[in-house]
Amino acid sequence: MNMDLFNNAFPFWESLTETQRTEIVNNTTRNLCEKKTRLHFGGGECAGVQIIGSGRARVFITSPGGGDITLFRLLDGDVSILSAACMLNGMDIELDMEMETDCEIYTIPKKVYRKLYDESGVVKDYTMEMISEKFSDIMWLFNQFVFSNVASRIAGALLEHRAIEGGDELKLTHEDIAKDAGTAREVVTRILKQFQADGVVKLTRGKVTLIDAGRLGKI
Amino acid sequence: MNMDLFNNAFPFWESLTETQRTEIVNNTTRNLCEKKTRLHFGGGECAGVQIIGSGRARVFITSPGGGDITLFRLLDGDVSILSAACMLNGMDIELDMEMETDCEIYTIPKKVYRKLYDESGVVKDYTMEMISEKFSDIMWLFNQFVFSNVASRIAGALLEHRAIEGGDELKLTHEDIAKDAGTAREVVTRILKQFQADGVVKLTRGKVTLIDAGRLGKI
DNA sequence: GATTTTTCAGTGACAAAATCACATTTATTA
DNA sequence: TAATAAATGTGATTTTGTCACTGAAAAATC
Repeated sequence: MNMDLFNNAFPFWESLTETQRTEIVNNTTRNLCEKKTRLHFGGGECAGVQIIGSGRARVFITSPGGGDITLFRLLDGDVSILSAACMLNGMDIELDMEMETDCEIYTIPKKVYRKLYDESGVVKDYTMEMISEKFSDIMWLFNQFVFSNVASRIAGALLEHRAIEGGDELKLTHEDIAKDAGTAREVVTRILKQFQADGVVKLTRGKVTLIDAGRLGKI
Repeated sequence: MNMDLFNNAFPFWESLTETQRTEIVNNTTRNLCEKKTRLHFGGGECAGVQIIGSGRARVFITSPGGGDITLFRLLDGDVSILSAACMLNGMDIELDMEMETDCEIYTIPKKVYRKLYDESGVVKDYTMEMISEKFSDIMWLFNQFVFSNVASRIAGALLEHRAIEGGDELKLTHEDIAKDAGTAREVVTRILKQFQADGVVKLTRGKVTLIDAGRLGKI
């Protein structure tokens, strides 16, 4: 097992005892998940803390009707603390995760993490900090949803993907964008057409090319 | 200072040392806030942990345009943990609070609570639990906003007020309901008219009387 | 390599909800 | 009582969501 994984993921790693580190290392499982694999968290079930060894995953909520809305993404080295949050009293949320690429996922079982959490103040602080951060992220998203129009949410989604991909050629379908912006696919089609007419993007099947990211940011 | 206040608000109160309790009691301030008093939290400023001695307050987010959307309410004895959450790394949210009645508010300064938080694992656990609970509440609200229509959100808001008030005569303006349901006042007017036509509510100025709460729940 | 199947995009018609611009009614205050 | 403020009502318009399709491009299969 690669020790760097834990050391990079957890700022508290060095401060753990040898026993604690061994306990984690021995109980962590490694899984290779193909693209499109789905995991569900909530309703009592929760795997534990997950570390993305490599790949990219999308965390979202699902509507009764089947549609879903992206909350955030997890990239290489990210820790999915919410996957273990059901160990906490009071936390009761339903989330889904879907791999956007083939992923290497390390899972620390709920019980193992819980023990560590109870033993170590540093781990408690870290957990609190991560959850607070996610809380802030979700509040920001909430603001976007209730106070922004669809066009600016779509623009935001495109710019976020630019930051992730590190380029202006985004391999995204209208469906993908719709989930990130929390709207319907047809609406994305219409607004992207408008963006194209305005000269800020260029559209081809399964791809959006950003022409004028600056102008996109002002929408 | 009334000790019952702390003992009722904080499950950990009995387990604190005499010194800790004295520190809190001596530093807690009591404020009488008139109805409509507003407090802002976020952007570095945050008063500290607040306990509602008596009265009712509404916590909400504010749009750039000035509109606002209710997140939750605080009632007698409730603790507003988010008012102090800015002491945590990673937590960075903007909230407002408005008194819906004259209120008696006790405030434990941020620094005092932070000290307690650092000293005591029990306080840390309590804080984590309260924040997790709020996180869950907000996620639930998020779901309502993105997956439910306006009619059902308005119905939900009415039923929530029934639970708070403990009766079927709700002293609410359409404006009030609009803030709770996250929509515009005119929309509330129209939908309430529909509810009235359907015989589930009766409308008078500044008041909504529930006729058939059961049917309202099914909307 | 041609054909079937699947995925993705485009579009018109309509419904729901938001926004704008007022008019009207009811309560409060001067 | 008149003046003011607060609450409600309503039409017109725009934006967004939903439904029901069609056609085009890519993938999979024969």
